[in-house]
Amino acid sequence: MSELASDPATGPAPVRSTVVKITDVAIAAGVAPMTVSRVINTPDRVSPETTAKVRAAIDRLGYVPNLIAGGLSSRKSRMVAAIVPTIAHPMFAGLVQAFSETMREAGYQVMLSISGYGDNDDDALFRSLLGRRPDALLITGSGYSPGALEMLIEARIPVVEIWDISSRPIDMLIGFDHAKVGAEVAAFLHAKGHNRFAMLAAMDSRALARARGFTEAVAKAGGELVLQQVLPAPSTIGAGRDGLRALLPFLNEPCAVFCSSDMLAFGVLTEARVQGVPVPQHLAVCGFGNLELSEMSEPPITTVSLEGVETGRTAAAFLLRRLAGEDRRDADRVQVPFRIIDRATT
Amino acid sequence: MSELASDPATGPAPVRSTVVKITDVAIAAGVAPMTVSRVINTPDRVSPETTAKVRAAIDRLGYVPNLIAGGLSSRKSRMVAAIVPTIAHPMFAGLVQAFSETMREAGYQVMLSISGYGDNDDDALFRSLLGRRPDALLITGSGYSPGALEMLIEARIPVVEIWDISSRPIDMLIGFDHAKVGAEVAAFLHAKGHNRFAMLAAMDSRALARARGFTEAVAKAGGELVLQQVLPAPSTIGAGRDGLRALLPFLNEPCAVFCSSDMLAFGVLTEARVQGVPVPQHLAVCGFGNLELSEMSEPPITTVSLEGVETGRTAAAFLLRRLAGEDRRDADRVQVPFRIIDRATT
DNA sequence: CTGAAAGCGCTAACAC
DNA sequence: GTGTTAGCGCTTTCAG
Repeated sequence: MSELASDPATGPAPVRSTVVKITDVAIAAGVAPMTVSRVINTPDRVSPETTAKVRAAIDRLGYVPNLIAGGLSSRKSRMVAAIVPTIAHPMFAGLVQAFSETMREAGYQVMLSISGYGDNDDDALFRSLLGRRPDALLITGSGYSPGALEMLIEARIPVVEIWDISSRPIDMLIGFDHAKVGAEVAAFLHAKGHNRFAMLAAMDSRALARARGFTEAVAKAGGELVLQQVLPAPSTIGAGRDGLRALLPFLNEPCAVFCSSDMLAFGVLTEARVQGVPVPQHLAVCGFGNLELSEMSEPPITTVSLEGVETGRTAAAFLLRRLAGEDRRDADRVQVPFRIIDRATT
Repeated sequence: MSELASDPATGPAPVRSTVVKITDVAIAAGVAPMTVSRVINTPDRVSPETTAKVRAAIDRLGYVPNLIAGGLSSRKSRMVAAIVPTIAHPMFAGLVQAFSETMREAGYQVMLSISGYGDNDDDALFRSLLGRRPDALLITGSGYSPGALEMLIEARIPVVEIWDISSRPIDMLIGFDHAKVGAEVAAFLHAKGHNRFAMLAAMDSRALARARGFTEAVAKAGGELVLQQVLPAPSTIGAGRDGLRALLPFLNEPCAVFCSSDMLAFGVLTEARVQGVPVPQHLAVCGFGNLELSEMSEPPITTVSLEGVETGRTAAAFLLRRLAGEDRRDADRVQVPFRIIDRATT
């Protein structure tokens, strides 16, 4: 701490135990606080000489503007809130990372909330988030309480929903139809000549939507569903290994299994190798998520690719556009492309 | 935009273009704003009847307290900042998740910043974070600019550093000595009878510290280092597969390789299987991180276990203790236990 | 281009 | 138990 703005000649120096603020800088530079504010926020409206003086004072005192106070005054917090179920899944990790980065480049700080898959207290979560007056919000999928949604609407800020496109949108929407993914995977496997199917899904509403899409499409195509198993979320490799063992009794004839995540699929394949089940001859496997694991393990795993990074970037771009004052448009509801990547396990 | 709060039946509703605030609630409940504040923050200092009236008004109006304004007044933002290099690595994902959860339970919201491994502008990052006046800070490892550290100290808030214990601590510290990890792995492999070693490390200061500890210990024990390779961060399975191919020419005799991450180790093993290298007879492999992958893949991989979740929880506990007013103590510098998990690849 | 006055929405501190 | 007053540190708005 350096002493400043306390000329002993003028009296007993009030001990400044507190942090440097805009008035300190103003006094040190011999200008009004408002001028300091302008130097920071709208530098082109200040003369070069004044700017230089103020900048020098800022550096000398180590002034870090209090954005909380500024935000209260300007009603712009320059913070955005993001709610995701997990960051343990690489798809969400990539999404959050891309979203944060894009937002930060535009001067926004992200408040992250990890909601988990279980049902917890939405109201409390939203209250704690919205109480910080974020300028915008990113939320994952649907399934929030009416009270929570009410708060969202009352907050009157741009909202982008990601991941699940089947819900009635609050505002903007980026995602895909999970049931449709399941149906397309069924069609894909059917086209490869499969007629006996199994489904391994995590206990999570989106995973179950994919499972439903898959099983319905199988039924419609006249295929046989020999096993459907629901596993606890989040998915693990271990659960996949267990899944394969459960499937073993049905493998007297060839079968194709759709796993609701690549982790599950990798577990299935690992256990299949241990048990000596030939892949893809006796067992075809399709995962979901396109983790590096599915590409680089041996054999490489057929899977559904998702583009978490792209989704995060797009979500950020949508919010930024709206924060910049642009009106909402239909284009703000987009379907993220997904595609089936055909590799060695089918 | 939907119109709301303007029911034509009840008459000319005062157009509430603004969000509900504490004075609105106070008027609706017939009390002073301060009383509303007390109902929210210190309910035991308000009579039950008043509390009921106020609660009713809060619910009726859908009041969400502005924590930004409250924070400015009380000088407590109830936010904490966290800086990690990535969340793509499960260790950090677990850490962030555990940290966030523990903090949220105590009423703190986490502002997350993902710094990346490259050198970016620390000063700007810290300024943007500290400008939001977090009550505490979690940062990963060392290597920040002097200016950034100066800001940190000036901010006078509790700081916990994680992950790398070798740096001179700013305040609290939770982590381990990466060089020591490397040395212990070398000793472990040596004890298993190995004499020829290789090191595959990501281009990241901590990974390189482990590599240095490993190679120095190998040299000291009179072992031979046949190959040391530095790969781009973050580590991938693909890089591990490449690494094994680079190692192939040296595998005329048995060799033990230490990989700076489990992803690398898994890649090495996958490619070893493809190339027909017997593990662990001709090639012993040790990873780092104890991902589920290393436990559940076949063969299960020997690795160093890290406890990201535990670290995150401990970091949160340390900060909360300090925020509760407890003094700093030596116990606030702890070494996170790591241990080598001996599995099928060594 | 610069400054002065008046809040932003809440709570600390002190009455009553 | 409850109300009043005076800010928190900044920016908006309006004058010069």
